[in-house]
Amino acid sequence: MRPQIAELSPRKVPQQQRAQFTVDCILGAAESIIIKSGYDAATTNHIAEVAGVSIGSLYQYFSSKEAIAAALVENAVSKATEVLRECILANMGKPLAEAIRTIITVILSTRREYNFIFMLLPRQVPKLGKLSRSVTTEKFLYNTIRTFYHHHRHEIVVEDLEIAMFVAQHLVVGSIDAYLEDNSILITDEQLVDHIADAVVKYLTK
Amino acid sequence: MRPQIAELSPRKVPQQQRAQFTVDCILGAAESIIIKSGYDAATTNHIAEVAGVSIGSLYQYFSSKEAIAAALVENAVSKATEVLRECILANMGKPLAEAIRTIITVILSTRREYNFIFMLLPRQVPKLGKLSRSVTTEKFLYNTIRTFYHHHRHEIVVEDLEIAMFVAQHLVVGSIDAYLEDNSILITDEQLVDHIADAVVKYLTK
Amino acid sequence: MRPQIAELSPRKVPQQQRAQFTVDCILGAAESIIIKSGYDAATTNHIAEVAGVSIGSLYQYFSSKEAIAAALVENAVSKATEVLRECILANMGKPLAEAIRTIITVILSTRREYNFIFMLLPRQVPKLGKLSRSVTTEKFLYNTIRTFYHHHRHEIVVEDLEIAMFVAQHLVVGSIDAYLEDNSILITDEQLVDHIADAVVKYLTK
Amino acid sequence: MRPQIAELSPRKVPQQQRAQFTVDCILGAAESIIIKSGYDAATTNHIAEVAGVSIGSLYQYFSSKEAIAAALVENAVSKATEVLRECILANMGKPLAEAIRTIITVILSTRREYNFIFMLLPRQVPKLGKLSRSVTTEKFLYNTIRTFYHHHRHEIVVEDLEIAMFVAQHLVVGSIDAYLEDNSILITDEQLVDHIADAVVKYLTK
DNA sequence: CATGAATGAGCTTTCATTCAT
DNA sequence: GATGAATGAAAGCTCATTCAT
Repeated sequence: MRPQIAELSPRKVPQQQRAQFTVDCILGAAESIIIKSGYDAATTNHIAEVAGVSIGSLYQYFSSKEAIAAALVENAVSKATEVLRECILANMGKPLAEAIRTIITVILSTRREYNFIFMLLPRQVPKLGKLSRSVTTEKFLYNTIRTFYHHHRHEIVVEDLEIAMFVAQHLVVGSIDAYLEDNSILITDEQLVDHIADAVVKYLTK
Repeated sequence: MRPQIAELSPRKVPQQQRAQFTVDCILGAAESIIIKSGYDAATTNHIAEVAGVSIGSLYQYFSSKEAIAAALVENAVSKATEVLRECILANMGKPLAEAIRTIITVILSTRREYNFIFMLLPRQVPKLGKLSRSVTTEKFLYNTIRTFYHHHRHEIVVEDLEIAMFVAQHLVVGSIDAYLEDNSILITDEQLVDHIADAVVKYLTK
Repeated sequence: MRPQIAELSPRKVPQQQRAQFTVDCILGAAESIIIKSGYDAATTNHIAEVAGVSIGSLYQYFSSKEAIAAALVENAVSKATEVLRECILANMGKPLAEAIRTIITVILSTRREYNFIFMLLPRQVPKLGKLSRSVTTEKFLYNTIRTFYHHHRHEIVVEDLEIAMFVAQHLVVGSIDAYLEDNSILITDEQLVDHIADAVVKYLTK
Repeated sequence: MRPQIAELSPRKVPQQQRAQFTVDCILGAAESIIIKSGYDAATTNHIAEVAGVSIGSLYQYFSSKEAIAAALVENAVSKATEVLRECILANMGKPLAEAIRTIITVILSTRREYNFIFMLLPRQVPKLGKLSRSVTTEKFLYNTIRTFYHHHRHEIVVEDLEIAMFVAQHLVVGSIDAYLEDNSILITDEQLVDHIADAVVKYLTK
């Protein structure tokens, strides 16, 4: 899971403990500023200030502002992917409907946690591109999902598995993201998960 | 369909034909620059230049850069909404499955046409906010959809119509947007529409 | 005599009188700062300030700091070249020794006038490169000099004219530049010119 | 030959062998970077890195970046001066024309060797100033040259020896430097040396 | 009305230098 | 002594916006 874009990779790997702390402060500051005020408000000087670090230190570890965004995304993607992968593996044996409901619950919580990173950053930082299109599209997560589908293959009626995976995935993520973005909506987490799970199961099995 | 945010409304309503032409040039230039090079490349000076208009004139008709973006979104939303509304009305009488398939086809084509406006602009221009969350959320479109659902109420098994509308809508739009953004995907328009329609119908009726 | 390096050419040609005045102020300020304090002290902000112009205006007319230096050199080179060309033409008919003495006098005064531009700038601004190697190397000046030599060909004994031109030229310019740089030297202008002229004439004719 | 400018002198004289090695590494790194990429690319951090030394250590031996440049110039000047002095002494007894030709050949080779140091550094580092104006102006070299001229006083017709030394010196150095800087020139080393020697001898003796 | 010259706050980034470990 | 993390003044430059002509 090393950064795919060379110029965005960290400039210098922190060797001393102090340095690692500095890096963490910078990323923490960047995250909180972006969440609160958006990417444009997160100027490098502001990030450094909030991090309690000089602007010079910031540039010791990140070669550019975009590199900070990239690091944020990398971290979020790898954490979320791991959580999801474990969840899928843990629910391999359960009945399809139950497993899917659990998985959707986890996706809701991870996307809520990393909301701004998955939704805002990639669109605001051109160079990040498709780097993190979606947590669910990560390579080995893809394989895990495929395995999961294969595990339930006799229940699934959709013929083209590839398309089914694509549609099911974005059915889930699309609804969840819209739900998270629209804070005027009158639906509870539970209701949402129930409906999405319902839709997915029906789509795959009926 | 007047702009919801006061400060983003056009500064002066063009009354002469010449003035309307100027406004069109500006919006056209802005659109083409944003499509080609992204929102950041669309500086006001650059827009004015491409539009063949002085920067001073640009500010006669738009009070700020954001107002241009807002106008772009307004136009796209109102056009797309109208197209969709007509489509829904025209398919009111047809069987649910057939109607839904047709509607999804239209949504795919309008979102493809206004891709950048629906996907890029709202995220890059904070003030635009939820202004255009989705073409399908527009107020009277909402009513049209509700009418459509009501028209087929005896086929629909989902209890809470509100939630069903929400999920169905983002099921469609989420999948379509992901499809449009990912140009490495190996699915045809037809396959996509078929699957999405399949998922929606099953979700609503089984 | 248009700028040879595209990226250093002026960004926008001043159209109104006011604009031309601004450009002149900028170049004037840049020149005086560089003379007084060197190229490094000539920050763009400082230049703008001394010019009584905003930094934004400066960048309306010059795409970079280097472009300012380039403009300075262009101007100086073309003025000095013109002066020298006229001088050579005016002295075509005079005896070789007298003509050369006059020419060297003119070279001394032009190089004194544009001292910093010919000596400092090209070496401090890498991109300027050989742009202005020496005022005497300008293309059509080269031809003028060649004509001058040809005019006196029966007096000149040196065989290879090309090499003679090169050595004579740098004999003159090298001595003059060293003289101008070393302000602790106890030689008068007259003495210097006499000796250089003497050296050149002897070199070419004996 | 101690540095003339106090603040540029080495901070601490390396006493242990290891320390001397460190100093050599730093100077070597600085030199190679400047030659390859210019003075601006030679940042202190970069020099330290290439030298395989920590930035902290670099500042143990050099009080500033300029001090490194000064040391580079000092070394080059003293080496070149020594070579030239020996050459002049060795040719004291030979006929003037022959001696001068030999001396010019040596000047060409030393200036070629230390090209960047004599040509680039002093102009890029203001504080170095006239420190090293020219290798031939070094104090005791001056005396050696004067002795040489005196040795041939009956052949020299120029009256004012001081001026003659100045002009002859810069006649040589000016032509050589121009020759070294212009790599598009079609003159061989031999031709150049012949012509310069010719010019000097004629100037001094005819 | 249209023009385009002018503005300047504020951005990203560099790099010589210091000093706690 | 040696290390390298940290510093921060200051640089070059952009661009939305204004306003005299």
